[in-house]
Amino acid sequence: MYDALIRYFRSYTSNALLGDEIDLIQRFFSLTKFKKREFFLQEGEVCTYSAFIVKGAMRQYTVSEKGEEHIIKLFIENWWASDYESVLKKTPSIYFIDAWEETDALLVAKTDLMYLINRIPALLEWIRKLDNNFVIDADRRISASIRLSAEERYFDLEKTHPEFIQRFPQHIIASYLGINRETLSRIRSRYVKR
Amino acid sequence: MYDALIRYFRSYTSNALLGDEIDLIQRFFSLTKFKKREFFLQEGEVCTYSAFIVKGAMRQYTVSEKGEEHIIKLFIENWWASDYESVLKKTPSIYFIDAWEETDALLVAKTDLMYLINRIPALLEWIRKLDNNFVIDADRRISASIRLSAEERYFDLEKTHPEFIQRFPQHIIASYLGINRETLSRIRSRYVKR
DNA sequence: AAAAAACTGTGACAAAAGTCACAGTCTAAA
DNA sequence: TTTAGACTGTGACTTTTGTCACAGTTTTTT
Repeated sequence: MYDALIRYFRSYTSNALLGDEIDLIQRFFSLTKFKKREFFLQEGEVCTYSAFIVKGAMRQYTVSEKGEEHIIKLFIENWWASDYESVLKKTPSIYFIDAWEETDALLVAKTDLMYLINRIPALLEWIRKLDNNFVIDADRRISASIRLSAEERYFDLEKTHPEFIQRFPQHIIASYLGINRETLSRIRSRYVKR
Repeated sequence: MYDALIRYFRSYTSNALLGDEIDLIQRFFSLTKFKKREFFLQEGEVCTYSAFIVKGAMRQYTVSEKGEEHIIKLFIENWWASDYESVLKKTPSIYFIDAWEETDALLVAKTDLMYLINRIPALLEWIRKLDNNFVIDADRRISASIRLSAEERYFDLEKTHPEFIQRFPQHIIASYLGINRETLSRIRSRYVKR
């Protein structure tokens, strides 16, 4: 179970991960299973953990006063589910995070992760690269939201994250793109016909 | 001139900045002045520098086939103008970055900055915090683009970055919000009247 | 195996935002 | 101080996207 995590870390770093470092990591990550729709985080809570997804899929979303869900992020294997802002600033989250599929995750507390990063050079290298990737991905999405139409954003997502489109139902993808399910259905049908 | 930069670094870190570290920093940052509309980066170039803005304002944008400018980011004093993705991945940028106002900036090459970060603990602390802030800011904008209407996004920007609204003309703000200038004009006039 | 829930498609209409055209104001340069 | 360019507002119209309603299909649960 921890193999996936160690393999993941290794894929990010040129520093070796030593045996006792691996032991240390395993001590601070705890395996947690989420059933479908089970919450990892609820609105109003301060997020203190990050969840490494070994198997499964999760989503992060807000619920408006009208009860509409707006999906901000989707997470699958080898991704980290967490409300970054809440974790870092210790502020109550405005998001829900729950399991879309039955999910196995390895949870680590923020303080423990900090400790590990300060102790293990490979993890410092990892977190810096991960942060860079987060920024690049986020910038791309912002750029897409400004430059592209709903249709173009869908085809962009198809290119950048085809795994999402295969894995999540259309109404989830629509919400993630900031459009509604009917609009996405029509975008798709326009192109099936040609 | 370098005072602003050193003060800025100090504001981010609990580690002291030593005299010889300051000397080292100054050696790698070079003062550059940009006239209005002068480019720091053009589409197709690989971005190898980051620009710390001492005084002035810059913008990052794409130009569509139709010649429309889509503004992705705005930068003012104490911000860093740079195409993060191009710098990190060494890929040609899809963006232009130019000076909106007459701007004084301190430029540093990516490789030099890496060297400084590896040598000066205060700068490692700084870059980690800055990356965190980038992620938090970017996530907020993504969230806003999905959850909020054009009008709500404008008022959100008014709350989170009032300095932008005072400093840049409306059509720039409109572009930054992903709407067109007429729409923003109407949003504003609706609220002036009440 | 049946029932319930979740998911998708589509028509009719509504609302939001974009486009085009033009006028008026403000600012900066000659 | 005049002139050009940049900026803002607004009306008329178009396009895109959203809303509502309902039907049909697929998946999950009992």
